[in-house]
Amino acid sequence: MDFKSNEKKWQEIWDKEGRYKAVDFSDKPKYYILVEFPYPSGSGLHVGHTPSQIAMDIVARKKRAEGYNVLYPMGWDAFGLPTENYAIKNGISPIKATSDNIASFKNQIKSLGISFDWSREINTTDENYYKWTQWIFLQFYKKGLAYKATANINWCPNCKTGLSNEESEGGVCERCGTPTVQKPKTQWMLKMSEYAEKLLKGLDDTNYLENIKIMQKNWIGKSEGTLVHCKLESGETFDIFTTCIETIFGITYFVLAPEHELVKKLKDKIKNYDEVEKYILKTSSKSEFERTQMLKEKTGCLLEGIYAINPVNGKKVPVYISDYVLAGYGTGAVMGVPSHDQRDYDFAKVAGLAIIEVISGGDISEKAFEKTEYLGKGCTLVNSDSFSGLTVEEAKVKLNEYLEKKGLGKKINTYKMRDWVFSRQRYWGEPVPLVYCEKCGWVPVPDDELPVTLPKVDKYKPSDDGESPLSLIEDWVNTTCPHCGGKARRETDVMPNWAGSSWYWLRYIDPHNDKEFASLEKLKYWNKVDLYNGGGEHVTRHLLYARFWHKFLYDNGFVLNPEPFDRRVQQGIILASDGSKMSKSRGNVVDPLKYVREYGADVTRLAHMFMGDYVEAKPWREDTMKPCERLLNRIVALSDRVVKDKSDENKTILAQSIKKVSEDIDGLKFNTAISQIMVLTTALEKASVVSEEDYKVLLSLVCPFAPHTAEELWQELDFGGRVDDSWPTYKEEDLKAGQVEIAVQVNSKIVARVMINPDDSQENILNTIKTSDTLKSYLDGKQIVKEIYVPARLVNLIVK
RNA sequence: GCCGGUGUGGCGGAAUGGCAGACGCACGGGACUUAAAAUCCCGAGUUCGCAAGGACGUGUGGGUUCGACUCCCACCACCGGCACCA
Repeated sequence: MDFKSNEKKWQEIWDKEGRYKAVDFSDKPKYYILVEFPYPSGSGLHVGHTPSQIAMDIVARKKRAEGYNVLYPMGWDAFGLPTENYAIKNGISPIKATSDNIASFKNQIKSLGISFDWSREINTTDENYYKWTQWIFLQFYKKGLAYKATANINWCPNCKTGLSNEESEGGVCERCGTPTVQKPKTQWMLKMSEYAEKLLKGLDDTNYLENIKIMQKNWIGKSEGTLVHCKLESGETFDIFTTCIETIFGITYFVLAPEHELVKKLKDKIKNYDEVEKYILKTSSKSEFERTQMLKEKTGCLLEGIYAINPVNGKKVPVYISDYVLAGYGTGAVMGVPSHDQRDYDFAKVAGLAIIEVISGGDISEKAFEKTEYLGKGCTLVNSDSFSGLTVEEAKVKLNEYLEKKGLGKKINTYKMRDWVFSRQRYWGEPVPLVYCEKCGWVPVPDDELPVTLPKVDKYKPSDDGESPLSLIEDWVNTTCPHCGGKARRETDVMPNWAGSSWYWLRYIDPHNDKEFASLEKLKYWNKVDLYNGGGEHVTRHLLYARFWHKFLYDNGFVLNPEPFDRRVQQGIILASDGSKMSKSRGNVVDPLKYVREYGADVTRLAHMFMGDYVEAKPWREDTMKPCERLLNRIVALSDRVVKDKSDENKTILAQSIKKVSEDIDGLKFNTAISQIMVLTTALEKASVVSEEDYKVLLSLVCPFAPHTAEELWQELDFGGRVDDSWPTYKEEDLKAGQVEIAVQVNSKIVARVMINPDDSQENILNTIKTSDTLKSYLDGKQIVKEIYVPARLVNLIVK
């Protein structure tokens, strides 16, 4: 049989039957498998996309055989820059470009025989989809979690245009090479920081891989510390945040972020304001890239005539501004303790400031004695008034108590995670559904007028003032205020790429609902995603955004559980065969269809999975095609030998194979599952009898990997029912073989191998071995001081 | 710098503290064939040896153990993420 020629046939049968449609409210237990939906780019589906879809397909097919009602859907995350740029360049509409790309992606996926439920296909650029993206945004707005604020955008002074982070990588404009600058712009923000603690805590209720949890934790970046109220000599107050309150007596200066509000307030009191203003200007023109390049050299500017008071000892110290203090983190102001913080140390050296040791046990003549070195070592405070002599740990507690009692400060937590800049000055994204009215201010578009659709234009170009291209489309921008009916203008920013993917798994649950994004009944039935597979590059962005939206929806009663995904796994990235990243621009993209045409879908699927450990990154290689083709050929050839007789000749290897393949699929160890299928095939080839029952097990096990071939053979042999009707089971007692070979060691060195019956008693086995001829020379005249028996594995005799 | 991960034959990769190298690729030998392809059988970690057999072997150096790829300590290399986070 040539299995390749039957693949199309089975794909059509599955389609026609709707075999893989997930059934809402079925009595079967449900299992929801999600694989990240692709961005339908012009370069087509490539082998970077396929491993995860194939792997999850294998899990889905196995789960269905086990009796689960499996939801395994697919869709398209189609808004985004590449399509927009492609459309501008070629003068076509992004809508057309998107639908062309989707058609080709879909064709590629279908030819691999992936069992997606296509009746639930979604597309983030579909009006019926982004209607709900906009609706959810408005819920954020109505709860006060969407707000306008000034944030920086990357700006090319030459092209006079705003750039995405991708377009300004390395700090230069992608188009003209001019260094980009940061330009402040009013933008929509989502108050993600309000969910920092919930996002952190919620991780405990998930089964993500441990490294994924750690990455998210690091990104959220919780710090426990102390907020301290400080005063200037002239009476103004400001707060600082520190995680090292024990070093507060070591303050020799304070530093404010250049953007700190106090700086402007003090304008009249700062003697060198000209100089200060210059420094601020210099900082603000620096790009993010430049600022991170400045790791070593510390710069700053003294605020002449300004002094601050150390709240714990009343000491008068100078105040600086410096760009190593970030406005957006903590309070935008820090205490300078050069003795115990390396950055402060560097700054103090440059500025010629005093360095006072307050934690004993280190050497501060060359560098700071930092918390990573002194924590947990029993170091004590010095030069700290009544707190001197306490250990660091004691001092932390006592100082916090002291500050709290005196009203000088309190314990707080801060987070590195910032609010989400939710505006893009682009065309190809979801319009932000708000209008601005001179009288009423920002007014949400009423629900019954959603979606606010993108104006369909033949051609458009980016504006040259940093505004969205939409701002040039006058008859779209001008509208009436939903509130007062007066003249109003639409928001012209669109949402970022990440918007549509922040809730898409909910839409699969109820994709055609035009009353709600999904009904509560269906949400209740499907509950959460049981298994979510995606790329490592999405762990800190998409995965966090998605959890944020979900938690917000949960808090407002729109979904029924606080976490969207139970188990999160990731596939290793597939690189080009030379180890470089696969991309259209490098011209090293590998099309899976090439292999489907040459070897068929089943071989291609097997080869993908046999390439190595699923979770490890690896270069694409095609030398796994042939052995997988050989495996299927052998299984086909074996069908000629199948007889109706019963036989338990193969029961051990069958039981072992069922166990191994089942466990390996659950554990995503697809390569070793295929190895086991190879081992089983070899065993059946060598067996004197291959019974129908034996062969059925083989087909069932191979079915998730090579479904077309398994179906075809099952039908050809007229086994009745379907190959994927059930998943084979085994008896525990069949796992053990009657006789096994074990190793015999003397003083931990292997001296012999013997066959034993593993059910025999330890005493018997040891006696037989000790008295055997082969061991004689090793044991004669020696005394056995210790005997070790590892059941069914080895015997180790320690002699003297 | 910080946080993760990974280091095993010529190659991809297997191994609940218990026979390292399963299963494959490539390779060598053989069978079938006029020949090739396909298929099948056999061999193979490295090294010394004609052989029997020996020595050495999971990044490096130590340690725990009857026994370590696996556990502990120190280090090296590569990959990924974060990066002036107070």
